[in-house]
Amino acid sequence: MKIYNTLTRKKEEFVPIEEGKVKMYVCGPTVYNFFHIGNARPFVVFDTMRKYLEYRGYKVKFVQNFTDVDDKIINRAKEEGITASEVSEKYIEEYYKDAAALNVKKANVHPKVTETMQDIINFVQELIDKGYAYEVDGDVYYRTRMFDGYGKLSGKNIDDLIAGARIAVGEDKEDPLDFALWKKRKEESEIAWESPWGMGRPGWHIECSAMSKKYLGKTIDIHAGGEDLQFPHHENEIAQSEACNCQTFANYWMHNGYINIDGTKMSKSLGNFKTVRDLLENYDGETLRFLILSGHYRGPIDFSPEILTQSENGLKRMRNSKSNLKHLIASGEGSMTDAEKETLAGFDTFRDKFIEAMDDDLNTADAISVVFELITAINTAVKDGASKEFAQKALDFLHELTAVLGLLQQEVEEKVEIEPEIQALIDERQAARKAKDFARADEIRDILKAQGITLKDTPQGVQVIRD
RNA sequence: GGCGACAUAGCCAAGUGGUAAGGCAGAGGUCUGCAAAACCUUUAUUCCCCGGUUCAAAUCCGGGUGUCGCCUCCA
Repeated sequence: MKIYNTLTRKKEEFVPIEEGKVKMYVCGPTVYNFFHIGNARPFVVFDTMRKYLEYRGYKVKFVQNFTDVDDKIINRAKEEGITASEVSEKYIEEYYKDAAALNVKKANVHPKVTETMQDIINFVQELIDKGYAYEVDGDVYYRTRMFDGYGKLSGKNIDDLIAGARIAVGEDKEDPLDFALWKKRKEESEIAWESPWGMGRPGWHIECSAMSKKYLGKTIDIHAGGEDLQFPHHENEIAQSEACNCQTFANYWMHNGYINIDGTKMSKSLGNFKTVRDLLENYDGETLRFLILSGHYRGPIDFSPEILTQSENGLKRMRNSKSNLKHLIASGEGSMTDAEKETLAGFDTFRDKFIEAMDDDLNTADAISVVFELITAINTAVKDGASKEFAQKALDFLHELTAVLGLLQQEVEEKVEIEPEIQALIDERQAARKAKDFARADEIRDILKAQGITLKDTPQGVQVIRD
């Protein structure tokens, strides 16, 4: 497949380091709050990348960290009068809940900074030993100018950066461009770890370098995250890792675009965000996932109630098709006719088109359109009924493609455990319809509708769907 | 100031040289007791604007305009 590599600003053919295997690292959340829909984008996008690579037969080792040491966590802990680890543990749990709702699979490893402390300290020490870092009164900084390739990821010229660089009060850096690898503790109560430079905690950038190295090794295939991490976070990671390990840090860098709201970037610091947790009260996780995957991952998404509704309705079309197939399987019988066999064989072209789209830098928008084309083909094929076998094969095939996108994973509750009293009403309605007592029939349909049960009269009998 | 991205129908959105996918919404029709779902038809003579290259441009080049982002914690 081809991947747009931020490092070269080109689409490149993906060639893994080791044949058939992919090592992938995605920058995870700082756990001090529920994550918002903008944060969800990389989780969903790169989860899809992982699913697709696995679909194509790669064995993927997928690592996504939790940043559980950070100023914001410390501040939150102070506000709430609890410990920093109570804050981070809480939001790690909440992360898992929301991620699950979005059909985001757990990573193979979700390392925490607090559990990688020794590796981080060793990493910093190695940079000091190699002359790439220096200690000043308990703080450790990276000598940015010493790293030749600095700026290669973000396309920045080191001399242009000077203007924007600042030295905060109390910092004693050799060069304004130098960044912190280790920050000394400022007050006794602050969470801190013992190190060769005294009590303190790691800088943000070093954490990812260390965690990536610990779990995936010195060179990985894909490093990914939001486009705002390009600079300085990923640039600094490269500087640290390549200076320390003397080899390429990551072969492919992938960055997703933002989710905007009212034309501006949604961000925790601007406060204009919608948390996934809040959105889940009115929309299901697959709707949010569908929304995220409907556009190309590198483009912007302008978030609005309208696109939520559009996503909801689009997803509904997919679900209806699945639901109809399940109904045909439940009520139908027999094996495939010759015509059905031919139709099924024709579906292979949809698989080819799907793969072609996904191979082109994860073009999920195109892939979704292929799924819709498949759905139209399926619906047309089963319009006048179908054999049980065909319905099953069509459903399997639909699932094969949607599973890669992480869609249609949540079961539409259908015809399972119908309570006797509800079944009695359904039976009564059928009798009424037969007797042409449509007033009573419609009345019963309305009663059940109010309970979240939708009845559809199909040639294959009554289809029962629960909300 | 430096660097970068984007601009396609009412809305969302794919398409990077060969004559505009797909979805949502809308309109008409078929099916249905009525619905629902589904199916069929229909909705951009045109891709922000102006030039240029070419037999051929939404796609390439030049120049504008507009929107957004990074350069500071942020997915």
